[in-house]
Amino acid sequence: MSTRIADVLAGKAPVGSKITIEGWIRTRRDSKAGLSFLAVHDGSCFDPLQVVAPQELANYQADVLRITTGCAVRCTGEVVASQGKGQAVEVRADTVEVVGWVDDPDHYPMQPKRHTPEFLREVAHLRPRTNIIGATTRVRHTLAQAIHRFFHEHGFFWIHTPIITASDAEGAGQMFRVSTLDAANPPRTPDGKVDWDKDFFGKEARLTVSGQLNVETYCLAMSKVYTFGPTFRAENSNTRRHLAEFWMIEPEIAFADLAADAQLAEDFLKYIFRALLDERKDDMAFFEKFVDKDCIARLSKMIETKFARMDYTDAITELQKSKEKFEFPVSWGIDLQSEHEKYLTDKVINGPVAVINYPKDIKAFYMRQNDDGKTVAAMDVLAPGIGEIIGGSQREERLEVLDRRIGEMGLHAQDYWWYRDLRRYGTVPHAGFGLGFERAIIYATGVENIRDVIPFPRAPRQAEF
RNA sequence: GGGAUCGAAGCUGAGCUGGUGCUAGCGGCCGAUUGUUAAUCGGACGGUGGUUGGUUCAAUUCCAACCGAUCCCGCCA
Repeated sequence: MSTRIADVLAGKAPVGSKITIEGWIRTRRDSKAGLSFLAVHDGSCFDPLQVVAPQELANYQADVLRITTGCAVRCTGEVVASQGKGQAVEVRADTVEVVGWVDDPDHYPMQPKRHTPEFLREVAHLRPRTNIIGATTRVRHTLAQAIHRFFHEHGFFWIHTPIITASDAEGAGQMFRVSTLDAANPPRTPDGKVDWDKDFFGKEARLTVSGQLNVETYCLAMSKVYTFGPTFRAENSNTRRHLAEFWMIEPEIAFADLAADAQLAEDFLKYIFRALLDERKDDMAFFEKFVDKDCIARLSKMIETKFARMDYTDAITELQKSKEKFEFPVSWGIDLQSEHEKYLTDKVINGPVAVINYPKDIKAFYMRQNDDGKTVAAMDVLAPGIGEIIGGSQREERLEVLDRRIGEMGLHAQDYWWYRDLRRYGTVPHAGFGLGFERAIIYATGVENIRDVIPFPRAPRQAEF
């Protein structure tokens, strides 16, 4: 039974105790005093553990002096107070067993030096052995756990909405097709079209772009629900903020309006980022030192600051009276561009802000129409330095209003029959929002490219590994 | 989808406007040295310059196509 390095460094293995640790070599340094220093990493925390291997070991010449970066080792020994600087404790090895050698050290890609993120993406199978990807991985896990914990503690149920959907009605972007038909020679109907009736589901099927419509059904039974799972967009987006496959969090609350939704978003973000600062001090210190010196300050400020609320109409007024030169001209009815969002968060509010009540024509059909007839109860939570981090709305719960919007947008009511049923049987005001998980990680860590915060990024022309 | 840029040893990157054998740092290797900290010092090794074609007496350097990558904008999370 081996001991986690995180536990050793946290003092859970007292000085004098005998332990076994297992991990991978980061560096080896030899001393002519007759010993070698092995920096061993097992992923359990940011720091490696120093193992001191004396030349008296039976396999010192044969094995220890041949150890290179990346070798897998199992070491047993006594936890001792370190004689050197840089660590409180280390392990004085009784045995060092090389479990797996690196058979070509000259070409092993992971060197004890800084690598560019672009290069690391080309070795995605080995990059978790680096400081930055390891830290990102632990942050990702911690945030995921905090998200589930927040919802669980607040009485939400986690709903596993489907990945495959046959309702071509989600309308949030280009979708990937799911089919078992022979793409080169599909079955045809008499008029020459592809006969989807012969496909696996008997109709066209695609990968989901959002679990919202499905989760709403459970909301109107379980009251407080959320989804947390993979989401797919077949958009040809070539930016550092987009993925074709990403993870999304979508809570939905019943008997709730937009104000309750905005409050939920604020409480939620503060909870998960506070948990991150509490639980991953080592990794966040690394990000602050080497990736984004402002990341901890940014999170700390967000946690402490009351989010502003601002009406879309007021936001437009603020933008119009500013002296800033915007690439995209500002007028009531436009969607806010990145430059506009940045101005609002950085110059007008100097903090996070929930912009609410957008023009209905730039928002989705299911958002609840306001009494003014022009706007809907939609919100975007904007954060300094990143822009929109959360988008949400109160949903239209009135069947006749919903049907009118479906018609106005050229959609077909019959495609939404089960969604409309929710408005026929015990309808209730409800609201929810969506958070891109990877966007949240970027915001928290300052990592620039979204492809570096997901283990195996999927993007246009990128599906290696 | 629109636009821009880049592609040299395992990695990072000098080499301005084309001229014999293409630099260097780091890594790996060898040696020295030290309770060392991505150590330090010395040495040797390591490159058909993304691919294909073109211009030229001559191309890493100019041009074209292709392949790969990055960034910005749009779409959005």
